Amino acid sequence: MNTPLEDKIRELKHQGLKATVARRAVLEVLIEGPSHQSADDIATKISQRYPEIHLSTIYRTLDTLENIGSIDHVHLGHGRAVYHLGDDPHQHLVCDRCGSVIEVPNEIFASLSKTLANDYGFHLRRSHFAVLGRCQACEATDGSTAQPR
Amino acid sequence: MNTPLEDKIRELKHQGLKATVARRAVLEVLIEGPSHQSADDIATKISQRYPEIHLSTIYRTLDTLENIGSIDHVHLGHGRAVYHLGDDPHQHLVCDRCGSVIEVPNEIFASLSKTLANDYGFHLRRSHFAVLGRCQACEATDGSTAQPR
DNA sequence: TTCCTTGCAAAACCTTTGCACTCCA
DNA sequence: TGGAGTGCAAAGGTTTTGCAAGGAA
Repeated sequence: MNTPLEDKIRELKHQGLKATVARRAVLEVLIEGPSHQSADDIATKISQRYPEIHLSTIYRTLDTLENIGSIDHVHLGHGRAVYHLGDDPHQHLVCDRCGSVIEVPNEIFASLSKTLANDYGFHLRRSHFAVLGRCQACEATDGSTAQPR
Repeated sequence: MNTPLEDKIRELKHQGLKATVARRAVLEVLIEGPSHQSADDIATKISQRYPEIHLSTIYRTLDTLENIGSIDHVHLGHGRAVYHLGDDPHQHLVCDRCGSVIEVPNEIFASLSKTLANDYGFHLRRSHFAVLGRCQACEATDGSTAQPR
């Protein structure tokens, strides 16, 4: 019986990395959710429990965890990166008006993926791919009042 | 007989905007290509011909042109925005290893677009959508030597 | 003890903004 | 001429980096 955190720590050690407080903290926050959090979101939560952990450490930790495949990041449309656990491959639909994110299973992209590989030799990278558009609500109220941001 | 630049200038005026040196310069650079250039790329080229045009003006100009639909921008994976003319709707395949960009026609996404609309009420926004993955060359040499950036 | 990690501070990077001056229509 | 557009300088937000101190194995 393993908790998700224990599993992640094991992955860490298995890669020859040390299980430090900062790394545990980052993993904790990501496991607790929400599923997509920016470095700053994560830092804010961590600082409540471990005020000594610095933002730059969080960036370095996220980088480290990403390198071993434990987590992944996506750019949801306007630069700021958000991170999520690497376990559940999915894609992101991002509303360019309200910023909401819909997760959709990879399978929806299977046929597109095949087409791109065949026609362009291009290989979709799983879980790292943001699709911009309009969510239902914003599409309904249309784009005349608010700013797409 | 109209040059592309004249057409764009006409669009500008038709929107009640003034055809200034800066706006002409930005349009010139975008028309000359390459098709995807960052604000900084554009500024570098412009500064050779019009050294007095400031980077901030270029940002403002790009914003203006985008608001009237003359141009479009995409975030190609790591924050930096690139701009292109709005005439030819296409999508972008970006290699997350070497950064190369492949343009593919919108039609390739037609069935995906339909699925997303039906199943999630999500409406793909044309021309504003970057797909990350690996280009043929990078996929072939695999990811052990270079950094995905 | 070793050297991987971290805290801190500073810089780097890209983009935006306020303000007064300029210039297009 | 009048108001849109611009140059300049400064700030803003996010992310990276150098270095010396700290801590896990």
